[in-house]
Amino acid sequence: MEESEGLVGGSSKVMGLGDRAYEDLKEKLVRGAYPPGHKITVRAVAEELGYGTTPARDALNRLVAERALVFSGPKTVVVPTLSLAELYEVTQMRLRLEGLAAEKGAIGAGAADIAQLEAFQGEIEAALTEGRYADALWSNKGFHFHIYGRAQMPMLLATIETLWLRVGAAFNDLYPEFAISKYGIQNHRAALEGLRHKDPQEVKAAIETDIRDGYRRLRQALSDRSLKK
Amino acid sequence: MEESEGLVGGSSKVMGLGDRAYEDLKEKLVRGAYPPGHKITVRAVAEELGYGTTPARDALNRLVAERALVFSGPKTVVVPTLSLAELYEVTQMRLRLEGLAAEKGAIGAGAADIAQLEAFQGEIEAALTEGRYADALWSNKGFHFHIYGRAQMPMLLATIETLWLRVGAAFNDLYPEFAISKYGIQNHRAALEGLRHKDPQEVKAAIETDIRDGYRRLRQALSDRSLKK
DNA sequence: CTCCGAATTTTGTTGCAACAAAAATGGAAT
DNA sequence: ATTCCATTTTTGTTGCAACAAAATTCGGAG
Repeated sequence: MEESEGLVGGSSKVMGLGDRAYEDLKEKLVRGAYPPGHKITVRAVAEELGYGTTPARDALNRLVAERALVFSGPKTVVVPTLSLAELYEVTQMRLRLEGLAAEKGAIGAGAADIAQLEAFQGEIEAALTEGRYADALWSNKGFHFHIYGRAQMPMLLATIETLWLRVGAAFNDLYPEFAISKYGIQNHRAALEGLRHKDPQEVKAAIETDIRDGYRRLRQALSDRSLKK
Repeated sequence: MEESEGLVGGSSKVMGLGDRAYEDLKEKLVRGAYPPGHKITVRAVAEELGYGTTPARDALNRLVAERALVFSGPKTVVVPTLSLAELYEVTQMRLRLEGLAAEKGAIGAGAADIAQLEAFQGEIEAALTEGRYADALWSNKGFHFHIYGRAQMPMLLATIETLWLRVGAAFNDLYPEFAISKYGIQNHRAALEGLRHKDPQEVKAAIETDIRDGYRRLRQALSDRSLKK
């Protein structure tokens, strides 16, 4: 009667169409397929992804619950635009939650983890110098979540992911140039140092600085955009 | 997550049946209508609440997404039982998130807020001495969320609420005796002191201590229960 | 009494059509 | 041009039935 999840490893859960539609839509949002303000409808999603209306509706409901999509009217959901206040709020939450995940994830990290993270870091720097911002973003996510994932805290991880999704969906049209920079590279290097010294606090501090740097950049971008419009 | 009533800017949203079913079920869970492990089915919820299967399904999906309900098999959702590890994880998240909310909420709190909080505190102590644990729990929630609500951070508030829901649903059968005690009373008093001194850090510290005390109590209860079974 | 497997019942999912409500449209008046 | 209002179109929601798959039951063997 009692059965729990597998301990670790590939989550080979039988996903219904609704879950697949959710993943598909989420991917599109993160990749910036729709600009902020774009209207998302059940039937459009259904046809676009080739599913029926029910899975599409499930996916929309879930994304709305996570605030990756928002209502702009009683029957209209759109890709959200983050206000300055909302960006601040998400950042404060990220600082606490990702600080926690970084600290716990740093504990017991070994050579294999460091090697993996250095690989991500290499990809980031390469992608950055070649102007492949989308790839840099992807590897950046890989870097952060490799650390967070080590913490073995699934609820924490899921919550952090929704925060990334919120920021990603709202800023994708101007994220690349602002999300990562030389500061980001330096912060990641500091995190790696902390890992090598087996100093979770150092890792935590580096990640928090990384988040703060990104926040400044995003805030700047948001101000510029609101002036232009 | 539009709740009963917001302090400010509460644009009354037209709730569909799905939202109402969600609220109803959530209420039942928090109030401990179902013991941990109890199986929840779409059709049972539909009939019990008097809605069709679609709203019931929506409510279940949402609760599962929030982890207030969990899968125990591919097609079976049950009221969750928190493991020791999960309780620890939730507590760590609560410390960071509620610490943040307490700190921000304490800023600019005035006499009206303190009066309201003292009212809650009075209800808690009265309910506690009279053995009305459910009422004490309710007022306790009122106390905490009055502070958190002042922070004007809706996403943060919604996230904290899901954490309370998780703990509440899993521990309702033994929560009362353990959730609140003389320590809780003292912690709340310390928070009030901090509010009077206009010292957000003091409020934050008091709330964090309150969470830690509750954690110890819950952990103890969990150990006792696993021994008995 | 326990364990295992087949038969039976229960259950989630999905597509769909009808409906009410909201959004888009178009045009008239200022 | 702009605003306002009525018309038309679009859209989310809901209930329902069919279906596949899982959970439960039950019986028999060891």
